[in-house]
Amino acid sequence: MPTETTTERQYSIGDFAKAVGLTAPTLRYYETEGLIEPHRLANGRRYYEEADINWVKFLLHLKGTGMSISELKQYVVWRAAGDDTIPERLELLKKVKADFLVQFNEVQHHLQILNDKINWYEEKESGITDDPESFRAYLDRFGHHE
Amino acid sequence: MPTETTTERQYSIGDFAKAVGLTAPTLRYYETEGLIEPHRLANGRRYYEEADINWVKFLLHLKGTGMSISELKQYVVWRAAGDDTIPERLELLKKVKADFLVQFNEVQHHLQILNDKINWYEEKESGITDDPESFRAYLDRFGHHE
DNA sequence: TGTTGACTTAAAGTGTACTTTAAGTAATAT
DNA sequence: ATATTACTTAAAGTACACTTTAAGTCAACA
Repeated sequence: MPTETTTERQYSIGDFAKAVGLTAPTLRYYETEGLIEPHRLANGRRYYEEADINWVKFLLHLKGTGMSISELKQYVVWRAAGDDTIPERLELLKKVKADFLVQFNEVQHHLQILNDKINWYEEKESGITDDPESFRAYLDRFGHHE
Repeated sequence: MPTETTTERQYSIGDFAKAVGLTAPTLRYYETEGLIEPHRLANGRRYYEEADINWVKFLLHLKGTGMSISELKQYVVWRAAGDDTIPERLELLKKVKADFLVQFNEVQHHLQILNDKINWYEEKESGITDDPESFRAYLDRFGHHE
């Protein structure tokens, strides 16, 4: 039996960019920052494989939780260093999560205020809040949001 | 009976900065952007009043929902133009809210992936995930996160 | 009365994350 | 064969939201 070598699909930087929802320049930028390391064809052009898609998407998820490029880079460096750095990586991700949760709570509070204001404008538009009583009620509520 | 003129407290820019959790330079910057318009003492120094605290805090809530400085400025301009611009203001705030909710959902998904990864590291650290079965399970879960 | 600290302005600088440009090579379509 | 399109690099430019600097004024305290 010959070894079954499933030739993996090779993506040009343009096709890969579409696949992960970034631009080619952004991918090159991420590469200079050490986040990705694509392969090269004989003519010097980059190519990416399927596995790289998952990797970039995972990076974008981490980025979406608030990790900066430099934090991502640190994570990548630790990852490349092997399993010995799992504690460091775990600590970093936990810190990111903690920061995220703080932001998440704050942002929910901001939304609450935004909703209050939208409701207030809608009441005002429909003529309800021309009476000073409900305006006072609004102010009271606002006050409690600190 | 003489008119009871409760003299409002006047905040210097430094004290006001502390009160709203910003720096004096940031307050001056916001002023150049048209978000705030403090009063001036005879000697040219700015002073702020209690009502300005609520105003700035409200602006910061809006900012926290994703509004840019220029959107805040637009809001302020409309506000200064009077009640005729309530529809515009309402539309802006609704757009901000809609954008916020999209981001909010995305960010929750990012958190889910982050949590998965943290759990995976913790399992791996405690030696559970050395067996290929649960690693496959992890990969499956990961796959479903797209 | 001097010196410390807070204020004033305008302008330049910073950090983050890209984005764009320039100049050139290579592959594809007509 | 030629024109278009995608790629290559290094470097400069952009957007946003401040932050810092410089040079000077003003008020309060020892």
